[in-house]
Amino acid sequence: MSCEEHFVEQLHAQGLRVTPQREVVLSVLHDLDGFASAEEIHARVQAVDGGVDLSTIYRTLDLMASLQLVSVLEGGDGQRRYELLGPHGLHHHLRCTACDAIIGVPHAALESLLTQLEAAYGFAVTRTSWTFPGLCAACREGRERP
Amino acid sequence: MSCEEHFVEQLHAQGLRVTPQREVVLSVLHDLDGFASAEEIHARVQAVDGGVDLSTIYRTLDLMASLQLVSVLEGGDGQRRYELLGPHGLHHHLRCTACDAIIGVPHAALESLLTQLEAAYGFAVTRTSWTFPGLCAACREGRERP
DNA sequence: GTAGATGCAAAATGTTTGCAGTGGA
DNA sequence: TCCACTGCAAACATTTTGCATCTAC
Repeated sequence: MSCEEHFVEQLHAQGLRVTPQREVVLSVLHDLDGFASAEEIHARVQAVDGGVDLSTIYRTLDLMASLQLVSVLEGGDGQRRYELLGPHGLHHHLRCTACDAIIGVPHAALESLLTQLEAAYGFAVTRTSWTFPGLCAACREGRERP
Repeated sequence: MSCEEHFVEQLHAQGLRVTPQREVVLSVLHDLDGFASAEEIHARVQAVDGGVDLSTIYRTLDLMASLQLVSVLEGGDGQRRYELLGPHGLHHHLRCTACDAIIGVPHAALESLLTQLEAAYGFAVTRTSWTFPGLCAACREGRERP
């Protein structure tokens, strides 16, 4: 089942409506294939339909988050990022603070940590996206040999 | 060396000044022995010296963060929390989304993940505090047997 | 004395809300 | 038709900034 079909089905199941705005937001998230701030999503949505308001973006993203369709990540800059949780499933990011490169990390890499936390503390970590800041290989090289 | 001495030394080393406001913020953080929002810290500082402005709190906390004296954690509610990084060293938190309990996790528990990320991607994750949302043991019990 | 720090007020930022009008089911 | 949804504008909360004044050194 495609993302769109899944979305439509979930909306109908809750007596909610399929609006053009929601479809555009979904397609923008799909094309992004990564995370973006509400503002960035808004800009892309406006390229398709200039009349869509930022508040509609926020409301739609909240809705999608509650439907588990997107994951929300807290950026270190006090800005939230949203990401479609569709085809690739849950994954994480390494963000280089020097060159802003983003490296994708499959969820499996964190699985052992989560298992360990569960064993030690009985704590079940929520399955959300994480973004770890740091230095990528290239920038580390540059710093160590300036 | 005590927290205060360390702070004073770091300030002097950079040609910065030891002001009463900075000393009060440090002592408040010390007494808190945990994390708090800028607003909460401000309230406690004002109990000692009513004239201290919120902006001074922010500036002081920023300064302390840049000196690696406090760690900043991004609350899921769009509010930052600050915590003295003194006696316990770097550590992390598990936050129960049901009962708001906080469980401290020593940095060592994450060390193997970071080593793994470094080996696989050449990526050096910044040494900052992480907060993992999820469900604590008690709340999981409650959910599984309602 | 001087540069750094403060208090105050105002701005900037990111997000949420109230409401009247619109349109999907 | 009905009620969910939208755009608009205004409110909100948190954090940042400009500037005159003050003070630690």
